Amino acid sequence: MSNLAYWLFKSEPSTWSWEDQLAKGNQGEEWDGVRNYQARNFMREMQIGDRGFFYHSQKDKEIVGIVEVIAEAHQDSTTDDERWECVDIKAIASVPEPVSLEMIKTDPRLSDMVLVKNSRLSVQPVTKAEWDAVCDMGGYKE
DNA sequence: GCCAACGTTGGC
DNA sequence: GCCAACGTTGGC
Repeated sequence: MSNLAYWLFKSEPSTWSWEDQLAKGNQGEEWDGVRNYQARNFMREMQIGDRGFFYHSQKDKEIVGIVEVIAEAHQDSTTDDERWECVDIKAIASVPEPVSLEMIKTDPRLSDMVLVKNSRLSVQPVTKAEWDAVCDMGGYKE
């Protein structure tokens, strides 16, 4: 039994938005469509109960929600290619005050966030310190 | 809409 | 196994 880890899931809202995720409720949804080895490898590391941020890329560029991993990595149902796996996640809560990329870039505590350093990676790890800082900025309490 | 950064593909 | 060409992502 290891400690829960923290992650960030990035999505372009016109493809899959936080509202879409919320609508799925506790049933959740698989995080399919990832075709990047680094992102896939992070999903393989995930365990049930891990927490994640849900980030809207492109137009909004802000962290809008909190999710939980509810199924470990399995075959991505949108392809027969066995290289691609994904986890399932469900929405836990909306972030009361969404945390924008601009705010993240401005905060010295978050200067090493992958979101800042590697903006193209769609699934990425978040440290406990970063998690706490963003939750604090967003007015989210467990 | 542009383009920098990055990942992937395929020819050699 | 290298690397040029190409495609995609996402911030601006």
